Amino acid sequence: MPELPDVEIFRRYAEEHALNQEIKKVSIEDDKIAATSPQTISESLRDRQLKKAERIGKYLFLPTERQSVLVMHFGMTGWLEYQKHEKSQYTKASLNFSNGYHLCFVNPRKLGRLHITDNIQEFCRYMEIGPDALAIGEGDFIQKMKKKRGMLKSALMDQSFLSGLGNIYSDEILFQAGLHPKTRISRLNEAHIGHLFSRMKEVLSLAIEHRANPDNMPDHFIIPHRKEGSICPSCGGEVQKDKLSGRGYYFCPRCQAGEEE
DNA sequence: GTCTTTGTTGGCAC
DNA sequence: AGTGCCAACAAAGA
Repeated sequence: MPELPDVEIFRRYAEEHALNQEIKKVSIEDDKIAATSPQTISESLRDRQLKKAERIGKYLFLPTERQSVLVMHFGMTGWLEYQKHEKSQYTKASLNFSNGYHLCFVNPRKLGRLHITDNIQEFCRYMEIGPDALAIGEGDFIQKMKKKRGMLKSALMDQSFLSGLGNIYSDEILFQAGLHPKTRISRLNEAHIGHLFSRMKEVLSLAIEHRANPDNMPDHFIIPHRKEGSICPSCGGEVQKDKLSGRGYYFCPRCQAGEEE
């Protein structure tokens, strides 16, 4: 679930519920998700407040009024829950506020991570997190693309190149742009890249407007049709499945013509 | 029991 | 150096 649009929804949720309240207790239920030691996480957050909720790519940053910033990454499956009593089954960490509510980091597959950093810029540099897909400007995007080689889908999903897109939304963007996922970037001209840029922005904005809910995406999206043999919402042809680096992806061979391999 | 899955990382090959 | 592929991590659902 958590690609850029999902994390943006989590960011807004945290902003709405979890700011400006004293954190009385920090529980780490499973040390596996603590990229920074559980003790450091607790000590950095106890008796502090979260002051902001920011997002870069798939990372959520929650700065306190001091130096410390709580960093969340959700992995393949995860979300936030703000609630008073019962914690859901897969809560791996929670912040207990003075009003009795908890902000729960729910992460069934334990592939998410919590970090503490004192500098977001440095954290991004160290973790090699590229420019955010929603924040990058067209000029930068075109410049970077011109220097990149290999296959288009791989580039869009390369977090050090551009951050925020995963398997699902890269499929959607390529479908909307009418480009085959295995298109060689070197075969694209500046007009192609500019068009890809606007489709990327459009897909991300629309996804966020629809609260990143996959069951509630626009009719012209391919996301609801990510099934083999499903019907392409644009041409009525058949959606196909293929693999790239061991990962399944979906596309419409008619709308996304281009070199195979 | 088998296969697949929305993410990341490290190792290997070219 | 940059790129591609695979396995591993973990757990759930088809």
